[in-house]
Amino acid sequence: MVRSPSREETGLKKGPWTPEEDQKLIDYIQKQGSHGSWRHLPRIAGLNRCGKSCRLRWTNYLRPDIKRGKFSEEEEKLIINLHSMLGNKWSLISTKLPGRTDNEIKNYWNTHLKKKLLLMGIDPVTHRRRTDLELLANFPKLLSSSSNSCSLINPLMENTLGLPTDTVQLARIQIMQALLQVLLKASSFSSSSSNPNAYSNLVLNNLLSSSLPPLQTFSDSSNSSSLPPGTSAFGESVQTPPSYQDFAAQNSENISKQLLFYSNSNNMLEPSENISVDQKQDQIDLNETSATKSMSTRSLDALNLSDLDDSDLSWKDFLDQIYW
DNA sequence: AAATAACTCAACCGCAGTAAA
DNA sequence: ATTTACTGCGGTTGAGTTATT
Repeated sequence: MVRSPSREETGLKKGPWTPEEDQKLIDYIQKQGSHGSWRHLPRIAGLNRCGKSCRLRWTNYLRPDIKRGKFSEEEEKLIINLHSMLGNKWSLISTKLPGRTDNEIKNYWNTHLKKKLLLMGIDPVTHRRRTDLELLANFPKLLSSSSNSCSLINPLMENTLGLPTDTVQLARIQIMQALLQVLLKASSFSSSSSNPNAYSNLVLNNLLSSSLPPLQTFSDSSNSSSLPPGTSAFGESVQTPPSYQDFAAQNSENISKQLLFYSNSNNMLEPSENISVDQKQDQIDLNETSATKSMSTRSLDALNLSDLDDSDLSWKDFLDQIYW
């Protein structure tokens, strides 16, 4: 974490401070009782540095009242609160955190707290919950940055089962909820359907169904329980629907693409110029394949949540969790 | 075990405001 | 009133460290 030593044209040293230089600076200030003029300090103290460099070294590192070590949870909360009121006024914020420098707080904000807020679905600039388009734009990134491909969705179920939910899991739930809220809200404005709910269901189901296994075709659902698992009423081999976890694990990438596609199709997201050519092609591909295919092979009624067949129970459960 | 990517944070840069000449 | 010197602040950099592939 040190820069290679270099010299300005003036001959003054730059870069990392040596223990000897530190000691000279400490000795001088302790002897004088204060730093006095930073401009003249280096010459008198015998340092080949500019005054600015000395001031920075003292205020950010050598000052005896500087607190070292990890930020506590209380400090984190205080920084977030103060930042929501003051913005990037690091020196002001640092006055409320004894022993912490503005530089240290700024670094901690940029490397830790910003990410933390983003994960919680909170915009680090406005400190408001992000239900905006940025969420959608960043969704693929969020998915891929998850520790495993289904971890974004898993907490949904864990939470309803009353299992412990840590901050990150909670954040992911909020992100997912916010995403769907945006999608459904926007879809209700669509003129393509006279029934906003039906259209919302269509969007949501279409989103998921592009990767769904084929619908089971039990002719008589009351008898289905007597059939051996994996067998239809006609004796055909039927694929058992995978759990939502398996689905999410296998299709997280496709889900994110679908979200992107629907956000674009609803004019919620302007066609982005900073997405890659591959991503653009993905959107086109999705438009031409899974989405249209699903639309054509399922009637609108069949796509309504309430009308899902019992054989789709695992999907219904999954959708219930996110479609509150 | 090696290569690569991501992260961390001390230090630097440049601008703005203020005081002194 | 203008110029110069100085200080403080926020943004950015980049070498070292750690994690991941």
